[in-house]
Amino acid sequence: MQEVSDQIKKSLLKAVSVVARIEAPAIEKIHLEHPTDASHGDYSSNIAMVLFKEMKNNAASDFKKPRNILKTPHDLALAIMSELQKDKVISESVEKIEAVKPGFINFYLQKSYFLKILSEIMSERDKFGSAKRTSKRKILVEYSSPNIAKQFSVGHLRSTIIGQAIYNLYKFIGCEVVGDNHLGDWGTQFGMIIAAVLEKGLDIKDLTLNDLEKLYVDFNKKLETDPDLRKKATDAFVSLEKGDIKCREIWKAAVDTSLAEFDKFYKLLGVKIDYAYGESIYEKMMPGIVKLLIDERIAQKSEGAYVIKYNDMPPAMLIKSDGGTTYLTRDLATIKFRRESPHLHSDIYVYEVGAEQKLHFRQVFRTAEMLGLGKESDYVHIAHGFLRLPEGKMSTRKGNTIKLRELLEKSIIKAEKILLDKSGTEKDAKRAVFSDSAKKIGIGAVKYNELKHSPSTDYIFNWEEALNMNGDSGSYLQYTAVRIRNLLMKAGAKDNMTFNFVQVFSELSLTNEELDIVKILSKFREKVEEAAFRFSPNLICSYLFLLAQKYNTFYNSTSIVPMRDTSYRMFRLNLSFSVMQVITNGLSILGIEIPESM
RNA sequence: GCGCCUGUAGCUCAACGGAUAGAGCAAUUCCCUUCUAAGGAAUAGGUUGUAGGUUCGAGUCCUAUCAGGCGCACCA
Repeated sequence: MQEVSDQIKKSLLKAVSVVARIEAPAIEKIHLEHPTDASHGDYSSNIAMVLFKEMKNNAASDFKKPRNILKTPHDLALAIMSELQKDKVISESVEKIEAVKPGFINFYLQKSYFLKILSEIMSERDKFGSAKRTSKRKILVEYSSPNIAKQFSVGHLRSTIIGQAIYNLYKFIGCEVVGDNHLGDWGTQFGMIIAAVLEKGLDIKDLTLNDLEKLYVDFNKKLETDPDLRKKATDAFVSLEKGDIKCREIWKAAVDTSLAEFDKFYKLLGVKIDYAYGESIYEKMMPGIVKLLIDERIAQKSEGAYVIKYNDMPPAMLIKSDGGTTYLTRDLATIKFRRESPHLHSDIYVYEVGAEQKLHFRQVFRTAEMLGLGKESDYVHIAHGFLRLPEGKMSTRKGNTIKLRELLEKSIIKAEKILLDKSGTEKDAKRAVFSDSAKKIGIGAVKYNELKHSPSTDYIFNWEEALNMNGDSGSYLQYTAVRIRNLLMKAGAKDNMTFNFVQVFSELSLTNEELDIVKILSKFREKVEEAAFRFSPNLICSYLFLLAQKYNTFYNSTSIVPMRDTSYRMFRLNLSFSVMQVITNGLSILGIEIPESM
């Protein structure tokens, strides 16, 4: 795909320079896009309209032809087109060129060009879609990052699922990727837990994650009526920072309990994060980073605290007036640590963290550059939007969160129910395949519903949407793939889907539906690249959904297995296989598995 | 008060400054003796919050304005 669009751009450039006088025109100036409406061709360029405007503003001598011939952008487009038609290289892959109304130049590619994609998919299989030119860049993704002593809520699901998809996406296109779970295991909230445990004389080892969260919630409630409690919490945290044995013990137990619980979710979700350097490990590095900032005169004293000032942002607090560190300090220490550790050091550092921390990260990244820790642009904050309930915002402290456990359970149960209704008997339900499928469907639905939204937008949680298994859903894609697999089996494929697909299909006269599907398949690679570039897994979702929709329409209107015409039959099997393969590859980027049966 | 983000169909969301603003859900109809109906076909639903501006062309860019969200020095 890439080669053809590059070729067209080059030819366009050549044609343009014949028609108009342009100084060192940049190839980036040429925009080629896929028209939204397929009747406008496979590629379209607006170069004539762009150039016309520029030349109108400059001297009339820019035109090599008299002004009275090229009066409108459309005239210019026509002139460029007639140059292009002399180009022999382009005629190898382009069937038709047209110049239309306001000044678009549209390119229609040859059918045989698209059909090549089918054999590519056959040979590349689960690698299909990965970039041809491998990037040597290394990328670190910080994601999930739950807070210790709080239950995993649907809020954290967002970072976990999107982060994992970004991780998979970059790995798929050939980058070296490392994931880091930046656990929230340090800070004043532990002062609250410790204070509460000590006051009530509880044995920390008996406490579940639920209990810990309750302590935290209750403490915050009491805080409203008894402000003195805050002092107790900060004192306890200071003791913890100083290494008080009792405090340390409580803290450690709370961390262990939480991690054990989190790991269950990660396992269920199929999430694997390479490292989990919690905030606490950066504790030792704080004095160093603070000293550096003060020595370099980046931080300055103000009202008893140390702050960093910027000319275009509000100041950030580095050290509180009581001497305590802030999360800015920790994030800077984290960056330094990562850059100094060979296994973490990367070219790009990606933070999958909520949008409410936008300002904070701008400050962190800027400060990092001031410190000589790379450039501001080496750091990317994928700021995901807020997840709200219809009645307002979620808050652990107020206790109105939706528990991840509840969400996943409901989803799996729903999948089980549908499976059972469909064809199953009670006996089937006991089989391992059944529960495995239910799990994959249930988890897949939740993940997909999270990923299909553009990361940056806020969205409102509702149960119906979150558990959706119809229409634009993970289940729809899984279903399409499962259905194709069964079709191929019925047509005689072996378990590993071996078919003799070496035929050349260009002789066949395909329907528009079929050609449409082939064209969509041919865009997978560039879609993956775009999704990676824009840090937007949702682009994969909408692409896969479109593909599946087109295929299902086709599936419903034709039959394949009983066909007599062997070569046409083979084409349709190959097409079906390809759709299945691309759905499989796309879903695996999203972290969604395809069940045995549905 | 200042800054950032959002406002698109009844609901939830799409749409590199491009051509007739698209999907899903919900609603109303159809299609299982045909490879899995978690599917398909069709209908209806819109002055893209409002008012100006920039240009060949604006949901997208600029200005103003309204509404909501999030930040803005001791919570992370």
